[in-house]
Formats: sequence, structure tokens, C-alpha cells
Amino acid sequence: MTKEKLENTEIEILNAAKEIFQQKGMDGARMQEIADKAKINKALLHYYYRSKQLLFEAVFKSAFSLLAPQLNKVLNDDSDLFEKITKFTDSYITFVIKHPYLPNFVIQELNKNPDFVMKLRSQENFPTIDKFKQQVTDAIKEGIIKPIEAEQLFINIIALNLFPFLGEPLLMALLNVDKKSYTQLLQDRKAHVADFIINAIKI
Amino acid sequence: MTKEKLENTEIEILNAAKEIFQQKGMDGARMQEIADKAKINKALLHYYYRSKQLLFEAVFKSAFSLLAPQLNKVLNDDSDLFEKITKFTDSYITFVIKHPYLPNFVIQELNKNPDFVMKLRSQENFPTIDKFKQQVTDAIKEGIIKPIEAEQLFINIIALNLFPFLGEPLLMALLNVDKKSYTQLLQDRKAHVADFIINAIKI
DNA sequence: ATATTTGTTAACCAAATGGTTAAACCATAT
DNA sequence: ATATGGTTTAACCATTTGGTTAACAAATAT
Repeated sequence: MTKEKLENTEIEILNAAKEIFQQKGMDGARMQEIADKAKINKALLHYYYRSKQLLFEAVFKSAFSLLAPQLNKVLNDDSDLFEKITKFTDSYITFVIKHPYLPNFVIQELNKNPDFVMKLRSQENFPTIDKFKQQVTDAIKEGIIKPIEAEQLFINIIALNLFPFLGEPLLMALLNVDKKSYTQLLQDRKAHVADFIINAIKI
Repeated sequence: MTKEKLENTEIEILNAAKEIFQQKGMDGARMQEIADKAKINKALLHYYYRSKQLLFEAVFKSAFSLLAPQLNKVLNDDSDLFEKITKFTDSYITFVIKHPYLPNFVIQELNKNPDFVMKLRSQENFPTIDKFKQQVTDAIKEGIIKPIEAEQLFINIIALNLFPFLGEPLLMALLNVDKKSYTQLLQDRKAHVADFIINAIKI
């Protein structure tokens, strides 16, 4: 079928582009390599996506729309503060195992092109901190946690969860462990990080 | 003087290369741009550094040799555990203000080329975790801090301090703050992060 | 003084790269 | 069967890019 073939090709290109862009970044990626991975002629890339820049943006938006729900688990989930910290910490590692290059890719390309953020803000479902802020304020008022800025707490949660993946090669070298031990270390963090955070803030 | 001129040019090239490579990465950097910034002819880059790869490696090693002492403040400083956490947290932000692109650059290029780590390990002064590990073990034995793996604690300290810079554009967007407010937030972290860590581990 | 080594440049080169074109292919509607 | 529309390809193109060359300039050694 024409329609099916079309969608297949278009999706095949996007998938190939995701792999290449996420591993090599905008600058390191080659259109020919994406075409090879998608097993199509290079001209087809332009037929469907016009230019490298537009293909890249499609990949980036798609990547961010996978990351956003993860962040929303902290920012806009209904569960109790401690519970959501535990849940996020536990589920995030699963997410990264499924998309190993994604968080690094998003952060890296955002750093290289900070104005890019604008294009995301307008997007549906862009995470906001308001609800989380209210939740932290309430928890403080109720005497459940020590006074802390919601922004700082949020940064801490994200930092403790994302950084071990962003800094993997550096940390592996500093800790002098191989890939297998490091993976074990990351698994141990599931139990460790939530405790660490909760200990830091609970009264 | 020849000697002076030579060293001047060579250093001028390295400085220009640092700026360009650290901002644009290996793939995004252009030899011509580096030459322009150093105000010399492009051929001189090759005269002094042979190839883009070698020039890049010189920049990378130089960058890492600036970062290493920072990490050693956590790993190999003689001061008391709580004190060194406070000192590191406080001094790290000053370091990053002086070298804004450096940590991101090191982590990014290490991710893109993990075998690169080998070239660093052999380097003089490469940080190791042994001393810190002993210190944590002792502090636990003395009942000063709760049981915790030294590796996890180290990752946490580095994560909480590095991530706000690595993820700056992302965090600015999520927190919906401008550059000025974000800088203020980072300043506030000087007081906040050490407390956060110490609260999490002290008995 | 002059030969020699070192530093610097303009011009050049081959390969790679993003992008285009024109023709072929192929499913479907008439 | 055939005209029509979107889909796919091989060949091509202009530009960019890392790197080289040969000649010139400047310093140092003899």
C-alpha cells in the first residue's frame, strides 16, 4: 500500500536519524550514514524532511517528548512527595536503559543551542514547576520536611538521577570500575538515591 | 626573540583552540575558525599541532588537567569529611564561572569517545578514590555518618555540584527563570548543597 | 656577511558533505 | 491499458573542510 509504505519510510528515516543524531550529535551526524541505516537513498531524506536541520529538529522534538513525561513524574504527579521521589528514582533508570543516549543528547544539544528551548516551551505538555512548588510549600507548612526552595530540591532530584548517566565515562574512570560494576552501582542507586534525598529533607 | 614568538604563537593557538573546541566540540569546531581567533594562518595550526585530532587532544588534556584538581578537592584533600564537602561546594562554582564550558566539554567528549579515558588515566595526578573511600569508612565506623558506599556519596557530591551547570538551559526552561535569576539560584546553592548532603548522611 | 634553520603565508588540493535534478518506478483510479 | 500521482534512485553539483606545498621572512649560527 502506498500510504503504508510512505509512513514506513518516513518512520524508518526518523528512527535511523534518532540513532545517529543521539549518538553523534547534530555536528557529528552524517546524512549519508542516516540514509544507510534507514536503507534508503540519501535524496529521500530531503524528500521527507527537506534539510538536515529540519530532520534534526524532528528528532530533537521527539526525544524531548519522551523525556518530558519523565520530568512530569516529579513535577506533576499526584502522589505524595516522598512517594514520588521514590517512584521517579526507581523508574528513571528503566527509562534510561531503554533510551541510553537520550538525556545526554537533549542536554548537549540544548547547551549548544540554548535558543532552541523556545521551540520546546510552546510544545504541548511542556513541564512546569508550579504544582511541585505548591507541594513543597505544603509539606514544609505541615512540618514534614525542612524548609527548602522547591527549585533547589527539584534540581537536586534531577541531578542525582541524571548525572550518573551523563557522566558515566568520567565516573567509571574516577571510580576505576568496568561497565559491569558500574551498571551494578546504578542499580544500587535505585535503593540509595531516594533514601538519600528523603534523609536530607525530612524532619 | 624567536623563543618568545614561538611560544607565544603556540600558546595563542592553544588558547584559541580551547575556546572554539570547548564551545563547539570536536565535530563542530573548524580549523579556520581557530586560526582566525588566533590571528594566524591556518597552515600554522598544522605546523604546530599536525592535525585537528592532535590539537583537540592537547586541548582536552589541558582541560582535564584543570578539572582534576577540583575533583581532588573531594577525593584527596586532608580536611574533615563535612568540611571538604562544604569547601568543594563553595569553590566549585567559582571554578565554573572562570571556565564555563569546561566541565560540559570534558563530559561530552568523553561520552562521544569513551576510550579516550585511557589516555587520561596514565596522566600524572589522575584522581583516584582510595583515600576518600577510607575516609568514608572511618566516618561510618566513628558513628559520624550513616552507612553509605563511598562511590555513591562521591557520585552524589559531584552530581549536585556539576549538574546545575551541565543542565543549565534545560533547568532554566523548566524553572522558567532568566539567566540572572538562574545565576542567583546557583549562588544560593553554595549555602544549600553542602547542607543538603550533610543532612542526608549525618547521624 | 652569509648559510641555515625556524616561523609564516598564500595558493592549492582531494575528499567529504548537504543538497538538487531528472528520470525511473509503482500503485491506483479512470 | 493507460494516465496520474506519489515514491525512489543514480548521478550530479557547489561548497566546505582538513590538510599540503612551495615560497618568503626572520632569526640564529658560522
